[in-house]
This record gives sequence, structure tokens and C-alpha cells, in this order.
Amino acid sequence: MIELFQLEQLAAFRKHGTLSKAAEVLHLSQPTLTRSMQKLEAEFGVSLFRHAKNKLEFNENGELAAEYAVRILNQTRDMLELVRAKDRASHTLSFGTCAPVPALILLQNAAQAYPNMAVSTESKDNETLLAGLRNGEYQAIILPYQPEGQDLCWKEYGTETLAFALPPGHPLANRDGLYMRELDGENMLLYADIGFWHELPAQKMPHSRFLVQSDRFAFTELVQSSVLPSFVTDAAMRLYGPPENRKVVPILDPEATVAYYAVCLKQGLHRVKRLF
Amino acid sequence: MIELFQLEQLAAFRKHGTLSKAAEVLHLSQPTLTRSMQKLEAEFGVSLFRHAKNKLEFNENGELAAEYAVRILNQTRDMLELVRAKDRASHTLSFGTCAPVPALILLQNAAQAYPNMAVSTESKDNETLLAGLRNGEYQAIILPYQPEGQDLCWKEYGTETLAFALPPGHPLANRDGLYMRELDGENMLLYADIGFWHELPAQKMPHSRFLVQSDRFAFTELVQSSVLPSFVTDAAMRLYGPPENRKVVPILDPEATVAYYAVCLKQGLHRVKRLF
DNA sequence: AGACCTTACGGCCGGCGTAACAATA
DNA sequence: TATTGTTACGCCGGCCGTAAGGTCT
Repeated sequence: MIELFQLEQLAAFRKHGTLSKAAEVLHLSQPTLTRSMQKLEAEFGVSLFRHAKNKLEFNENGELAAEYAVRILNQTRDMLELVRAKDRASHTLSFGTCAPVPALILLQNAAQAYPNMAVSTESKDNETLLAGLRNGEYQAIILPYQPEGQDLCWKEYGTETLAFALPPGHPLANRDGLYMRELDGENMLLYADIGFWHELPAQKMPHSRFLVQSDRFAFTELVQSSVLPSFVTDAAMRLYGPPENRKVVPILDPEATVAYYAVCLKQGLHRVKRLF
Repeated sequence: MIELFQLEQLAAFRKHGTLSKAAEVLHLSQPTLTRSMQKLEAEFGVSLFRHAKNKLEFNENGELAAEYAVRILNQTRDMLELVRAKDRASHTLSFGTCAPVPALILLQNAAQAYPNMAVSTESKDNETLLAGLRNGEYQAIILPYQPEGQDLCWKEYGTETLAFALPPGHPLANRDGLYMRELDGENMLLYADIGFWHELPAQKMPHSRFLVQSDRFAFTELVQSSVLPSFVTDAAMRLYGPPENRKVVPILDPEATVAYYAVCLKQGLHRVKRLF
């Protein structure tokens, strides 16, 4: 029976031209390759090389065999990769979310419900999330609205309300509520990883400049050491506590309060059943 | 490294359902398969089966792996077959001919010019011969006319003239030449393997019945022991000698004399160069 | 002399079979 | 009890490396 290690040696010989080079690359001695190629010819029952005194060259049979060899070896490699990938996928739950706070809650719940699974999330816009859910990239997603679709299962997943975090000396800091337009034009600190929440300030406060901080630590430091207003949400405060030295004023615009929905495919429900 | 014998075992297990059955088919002991499957799982780094106490079933990973295994094994089998076929083809010259006599001459010449090659011929009609030449089925063909085509090489390959072989008492036996219509209506003995020569008598002697003999011995016996006229050619007589107890009268119709041409593809000339 | 291929000899790793055990129907 | 899968032990074939030899540039 021909074996893969022989095909590997054949392919290496074809690739490097001489037995010596191939042996070096394969970390084998060169006589080993001589014997292997002889054995290969015997097993094919056909000459694969032109045997000269001190030169071994592929003939047409050998070329064809080597061509097949690399194809077979590639397929073997693919098999290993795909099976491992399939296994990894079966031990992994991938979530996509529109915002970080429900993502964290989902992560916690999933880690608890499926202690043997690896869990990951990533933030995308809503259309990308739905597409990813339907093509199998995500087992579940978090949307800021109730989804439609016969193929979908969904469950309410909490609400979140945006608020201003104002320095105590800010003229509006003692209000019980504010509309976004009331701060339009003021420059604000903004944390980068807030998902779909980017849309609302950009839309309702077109005259403001947003100083986006992608580093969490830098963001909180700047909030404490500057008088620039920033944002916070009720849900974030439940996780991290209220920002220090700030007055939190809820935003009254209706779009500033969203209800989250965890969504999965009906046909994929079994993989995340404990979360629904 | 995963090896083909392991994939063979995996495929057999998948095919037969239990290790015992697979072991029986593979002529191996059953513990061998237990160990092989364990080793396979270790090499994949992934579980391929559901392990019950006395039951071993494929899981999804295993199904995928087995699927790939059969594909790889098939490809390996194909490789062996194709390389062997290519080798066989490179040691074989296949000729197609329109008639047996030039075929024999070609065979003799080829066997002498290429003593290490296997040589074969078969008779077909002219269109089939040209098609077979162009698709690689034949390395050379014999046609009864000069071929046309930019892709072709040709060489004259002798002539052959048809004659009547008449019993001495036949009323026309002492003639120096005859036209075919002069014997139209007489029943004649005809050897089966005469290639394109079948066409001429059927066309020129529509009122004759031809007693076709496919066995060479039966044909020559009947020629000697009957008074039925038969055919012979000058070229055949050079090979086999004249028919016993017969008067040979050449046929004067111009179609009864043909010139043969050995034909090959220009791109295939190197394989039959010594014949051209 | 250096590069390459081949042959000869011996070690050793790994696949295999036998035997014994465990679990299920 | 019959069938199936697992574990333990030892054999042995075959792959490999080292050493030595031959050929060509």
C-alpha cells in the first residue's frame, strides 16, 4: 500500500529537484529517499524516473504521479483543517451585538449556561448582524429593536437609556432631564466602543465635536480630569458604577431609550436554548 | 502524520458500522482498529466518535473526516490507475487500418523498428480511423487514399490489386484480366477480415451472393474443395503464396487497385518516426 | 574535490495479533 | 450467551541512519 509519507517524499523531490535537497528539507537522510523512490516505483509497478548514473530525473509517469501526490496531500491537509475547524466551531458560541453592554450580559449568561464552551462576541451594525446570523457566523445576536422574520426566535434582553454625564459646575447639571439638542454645539468626550450608540449623538447634535477615545482607561481619566460633558447609560452604571465627580442627567429624547432583543435562528435554537 | 492505511480503516469503519465488521473486511484484528481509531483521534486532536461503553459511533467530526477519507482514497486509486495507464500507453503503439494486408506489413515493420513496444492493430472504416488518429487512440493509421489535412504526415505504403481466384475449369479461368461485372451473379466465397475490400464486390456485383467465412482455415479449405470462385490480391499472395489449384485473374476495374498511405499526426510523429 | 545517487548493514519504533477483561442486549 | 469495545503484552516487519562505494562535473 502506498502511504502518505511516500507521497510527501515524492512531492518534495519534485519540488526541490534532487534527492539531497529533498532529504535536507524533510529532515531525512538521502539514502532513505533513494530507497523510498525505488519502493514507490515498485508499488506503482512502473518507472517514474530516468535513472542516470548520478542523476535521477522525473519522467512523464513521475510527473503525473507527483502532480497527484500534491493534490492528495493538499486534500489531506484540508481534511485536518476542516475537521479541526468544525470541532472548534462546535465548542464555540459566537455572538454579534449592536452595543457593548448587552454583549457583556450575554457573555456572562452564556459562560454560566455553557461552562464548557468558548464564547466570543463582536460588535457590528444591525444589517451585518442579521446577515451573519443567517449565514451561520453567529449563533445569536443582540439587536436594539424587535426583529421580523419567520426563521427567527427572539427574547427581550433588557433596556438601556442614554444620559449626559456633566461636570458639577455645568449650567445644566442640576436638571432632571435634558433633550440632546440642548447640548448641541458643545464638544463632548465619547468612548469608541459603544456600538450603534454612535448614531444618535451624530444625528441629534450635529454642531458638536466628539472627542473619541478608543482606550477605556484614557476615556475615564479624561472624564475625571476635564470639564467636557460625556455620555453614560443606566445599564453601564449598573455594571461599572456611576462616573466619579459627575452629575448624571437622563436624556429625554425617545430614541435615547432602547429595548434589546436577543435573536437566534429557529434552526439554531438548540445550540443556545439555555439562553432563551 | 496521518497515513492512508488509517484513512482506509476509518472509511471501512464508516462503511460497515462496527469495528468488528470492518476488521473482518480488512483482515485485521478488532483491537487493531480500536487502537487505530484512538490514534486517529489523537492525531486530529479532536473527538471523532461518541464513545459508549460497548458502542462506537461517528460524531459530526468523524463523518466529515470519513467523507474526506474516501475522497482521498479514491484519488489515490485514480493516481495509481492513471499512472499505470500512462505507462502502458507509452509502451504501446496502436494502429488502425482499412485492410489486413498493409496492417500485417505495418505490424512487422513496427515490431522491428520498436522491439520493446507492444504493437496492436484494428480494422475500422476510414472516417473512424481518422477520428481515432486525431483523438490519440491511434498513433498511425493505414488509409487506401492520400489524406488531406495540415496536421497530418503521410507516406506511401504499397499498393494492392484485387483478383479473382477461379477454379481451373471455370469458363473464364484462362483470361488475362476480367472486369467485375463479368462475374456478376455468380456466388462467391469471401473471407470476412478484408477491411474496406467489402465495399467493391457489393457495389460492382450486386447480383452475386457472398458466402462470408470468418474463420481463415475454413475459408482456405472451402476454396480448395469447392468450385466457387473467390478473391485474392497480389499483396496477399506475396505474404501467403498463391491459392492452391486456382487460376488467378487480375481485376481490371480501376477501383480494384489501391495505393495505401500510412498516416500519423505531425505532433505524434516522434512516436513513430522510425516507420516514416 | 565536491555533489549526487546507490548499496549494505543494523537498530528501533510502531502496527499487529493474542489474550484477557468489561459492558450491553 | 453472544456481540462489541478496551487494555495489556510481546513479536516482527519496515523505515531510518550510518558507512562505504561508484559516477560525473
